[in-house]
Amino acid sequence: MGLAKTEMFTDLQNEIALFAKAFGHPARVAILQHLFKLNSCVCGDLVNEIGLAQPTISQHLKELKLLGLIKGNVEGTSVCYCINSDNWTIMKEVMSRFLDQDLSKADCC
Amino acid sequence: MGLAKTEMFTDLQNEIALFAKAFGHPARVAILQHLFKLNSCVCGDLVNEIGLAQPTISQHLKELKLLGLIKGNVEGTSVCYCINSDNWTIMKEVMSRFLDQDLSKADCC
DNA sequence: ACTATTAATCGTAATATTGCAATAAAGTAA
DNA sequence: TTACTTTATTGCAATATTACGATTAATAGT
Repeated sequence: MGLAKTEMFTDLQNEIALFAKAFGHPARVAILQHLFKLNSCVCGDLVNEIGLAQPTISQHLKELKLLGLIKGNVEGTSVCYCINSDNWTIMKEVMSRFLDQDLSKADCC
Repeated sequence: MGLAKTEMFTDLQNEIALFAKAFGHPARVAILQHLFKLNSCVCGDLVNEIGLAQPTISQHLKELKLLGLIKGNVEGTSVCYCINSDNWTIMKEVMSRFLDQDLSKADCC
């Protein structure tokens, strides 16, 4: 079916899954790493840096923007993208709480 | 095409994406949370806890096991699953390095 | 107005993921 | 052995994701 039954999970579980899905493709990881490295970046630079076609990059940027992890600003004919630090921090806290669970009683089988 | 062109990305980018994909579905998030809460769990308990069919849970468990995030041990007719703390720690470090990048120069557009 | 540049959108093809019924496998107990 | 319990596997249908060519905006420069 390919359809995640979101209604049977908690809001937190769905939120974690949504954030994680954003990082679930190497192109989006590469885009975010590039934005961190350069602090800001126009879409065209990403097309050159990463080897994907312009519509593909544009689509990945749209998803990241929709999630709020990046911002985009029109500058003439090009569009400047950068990390949205407020939302990135929120996301980081949600993910960290999930990743930093107590491991002291793991490995029990 | 639905095919991630892994060869055009770095090993780290692909690794981050693979780990993130594991958390990219609320059912797998729920399974992992449950394993952390109870320290160990038989598959049947997860089927009851989460509202998905047994083959579906079994499939999600298989993916998590393949990635190394959980272990499974046969105990009679049932199978006990638990977190693999070594691999979880490795994954956590990879993800943390990605999430904890410098935000001081973000929001520039 | 015309042209060039850049990014977004549309349409579509290919592949991946999710979910489950049916079945198989593996163990336990009588 | 037979019946029972539990989990894995298979096969398949439905949906999601990824990628890109073609096209469409939107802006800038002439």
